[in-house]
Amino acid sequence: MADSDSGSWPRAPRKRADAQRNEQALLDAAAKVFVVSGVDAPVRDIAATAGVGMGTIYRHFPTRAELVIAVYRHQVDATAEAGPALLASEETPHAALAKWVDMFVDFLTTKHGLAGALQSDSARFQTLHAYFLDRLVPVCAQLLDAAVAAGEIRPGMDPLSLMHGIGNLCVGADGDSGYDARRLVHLLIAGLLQPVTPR
Amino acid sequence: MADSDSGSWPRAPRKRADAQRNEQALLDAAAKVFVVSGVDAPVRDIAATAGVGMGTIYRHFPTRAELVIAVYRHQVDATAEAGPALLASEETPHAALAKWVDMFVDFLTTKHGLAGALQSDSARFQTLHAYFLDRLVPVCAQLLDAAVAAGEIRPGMDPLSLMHGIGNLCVGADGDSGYDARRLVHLLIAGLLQPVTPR
DNA sequence: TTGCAATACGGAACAATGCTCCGTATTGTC
DNA sequence: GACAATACGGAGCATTGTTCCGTATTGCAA
Repeated sequence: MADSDSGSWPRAPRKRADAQRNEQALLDAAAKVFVVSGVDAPVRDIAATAGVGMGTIYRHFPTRAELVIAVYRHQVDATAEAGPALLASEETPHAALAKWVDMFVDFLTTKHGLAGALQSDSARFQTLHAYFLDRLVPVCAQLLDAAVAAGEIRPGMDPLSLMHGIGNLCVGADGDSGYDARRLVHLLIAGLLQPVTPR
Repeated sequence: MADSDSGSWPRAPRKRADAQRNEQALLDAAAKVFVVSGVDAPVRDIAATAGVGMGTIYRHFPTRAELVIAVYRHQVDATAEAGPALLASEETPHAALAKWVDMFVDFLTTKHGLAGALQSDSARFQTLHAYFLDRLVPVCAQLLDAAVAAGEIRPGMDPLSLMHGIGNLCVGADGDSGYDARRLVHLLIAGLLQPVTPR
């Protein structure tokens, strides 16, 4: 199968060694800074932590969204992949949906301000929003469809809106205040259940 | 009760005429600018629209929150007062709660970015958050209690968290995108309903 | 090894915005 | 009409995002 990395694609002119080093340093630094100052941390802080100049950070990650995505990509992918797995392992589709949603909530609420950034309509985060949605909405749709097919929930819930809503409920859920995003998200998911139409 | 305006209180050294004029101008200008640019509009824009200097705006409204509160005070008060009224006029407490919540959602979603500002953990909006909550949480609590007493919903829902959650669901609900905050809030409220425990 | 072109780097500089401060102007009163 | 209290305006500083360009590194070839 030919050589593995000069694949048949247009061009990926292997990066210079220092560039690779810096990109990794930036990723590490960003992860560290995000924990402390949230995803809105000043660009300068990240650059300084990584020991690089302002120019370098913008060269590698032109928009903040790209940096955030790069930092959290693994976790987003893991969340996406967990969907089908849960569908297979849980008792009912609704249970799978509930667990999957919990994963997502845990992810968001452990990242300072990520939820807020996600919902921000600022153009600066448009890409971020889009990435999360592209990756997760189909999974959500799959879970939703399964639950509908099983007769557990009413049809008609738009997966995109649901994801949007869940993300919103997680805004400001880091840390101390008595606000419990999980609790409210559970309520939301419960609201989806087909009312057990009595008599 | 003595004379009505030199009450027995410490001191309210009647404002100078120009100060009153400017405060009103600022309020009008802010209302106008908020519609176009959201509650995050640059202070300079508001000052310019009102035809006053930077100093003046800060003198009258030291924090942005105070300005926002002043602009929307009437509407917040109206929402608060609607609670008991709905409780009296609607069929059931849960119905009253649902209608009241709708009012609140409509209020938030018609104000560019208000919901976002409300949830922002930025110290700059702490006061804003507190004001809305002080005013509305008791009303929400009253509606919730009534619904619990009527056996419609499970007890234990913290009114503050519920308000927080509703506010959150409204983030980014202005304008175009297919996102329908009302729909999701309805789901949330529906989730509150006592499940018709089958069997 | 050395020379060179391509690539990447750093950080100064510019712009937008929040907020403060103080010399000047307005107002109300005697 | 003069004076003290009050309020005004906007220049100026700080923070943060973003761009630009002279300089330093790197990889390759001779």
